[in-house]
Amino acid sequence: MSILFPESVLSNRQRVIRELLQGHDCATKLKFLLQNPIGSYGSTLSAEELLSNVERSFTKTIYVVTSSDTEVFDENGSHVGANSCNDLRSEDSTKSKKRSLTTTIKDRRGSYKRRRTAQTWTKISETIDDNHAWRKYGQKEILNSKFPRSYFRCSRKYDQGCQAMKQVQRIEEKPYMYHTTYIGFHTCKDTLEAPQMVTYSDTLDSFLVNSNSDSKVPNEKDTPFCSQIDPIIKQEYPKEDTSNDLKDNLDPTLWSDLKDLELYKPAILLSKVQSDNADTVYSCTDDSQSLRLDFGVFPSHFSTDFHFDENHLL
DNA sequence: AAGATTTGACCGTC
DNA sequence: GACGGTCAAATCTT
Repeated sequence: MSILFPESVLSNRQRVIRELLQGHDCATKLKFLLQNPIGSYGSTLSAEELLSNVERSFTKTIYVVTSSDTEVFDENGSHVGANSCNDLRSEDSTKSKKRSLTTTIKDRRGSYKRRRTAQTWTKISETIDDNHAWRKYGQKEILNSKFPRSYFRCSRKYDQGCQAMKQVQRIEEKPYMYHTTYIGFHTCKDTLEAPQMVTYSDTLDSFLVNSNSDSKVPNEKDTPFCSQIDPIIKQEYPKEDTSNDLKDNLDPTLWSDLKDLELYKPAILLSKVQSDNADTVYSCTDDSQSLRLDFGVFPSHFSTDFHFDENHLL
């Protein structure tokens, strides 16, 4: 049995705002932490944890923005509808009559449907590890590339139907760096308990309150590069009147912008967040929707460049 | 033995 | 037709 995503555009907007507020807050704390490594900002989270929270906020925001009303998830949270590329083989079998006439079942290598509608984004880092279990299913020499490209899919593809995939390729100029392209979100439930997302949920819509099996959105671990959230984060935004606290902690101009934030135009928001002193810029880009999210508060030792690419979406 | 990786073949897109 | 993405048998690892 499948469950339709019930969110309206309005609630999606609230979700976007909430996630961006979270990301902004974590980025601000990270900024203070980096500027004042000893004193800190009253945050008990490490820089890495704050960075992970920022990444998570990006991911969720992107997810909300790019999700259509026809996105469908099963009761386990697995994505099974609309843009999903589930059951590629069955779909492909109906599509390629030509091949079925000329090949046997045993000789079906290469039969697939290229997932042009899947959400993709890229990340550049020194490691390919992202706390997810991947299974390599291919490697290919790429034209004009010194290093081959490796193809991975979620190790839970078959037992949970998770459609997340990634492609990893070393960068010629920096062989110690990896350019990772993520394709699709994790819809599997990882063995690690998904962290709970309770920070702003009581004052805004409660879509992300829990990331358990009842949730209709991918849980925290479903996002490809999210790490665990320190439970302490729950204490940072008490359930009572969270929105006001947020408002108080934000630059009034930013808050005003956020209130007027239009769905699908988050570039307005994050251009204000960007720092002139940034050594590393995180960017989320949607060429088709003029979406570009830049985050420039990270020093160079966070040698990770995150780039979201929605070329194939919408 | 089971799971993961390698690798050549196949197929869709450009 | 070239290139890139995927499949699946063979091989390797645990």
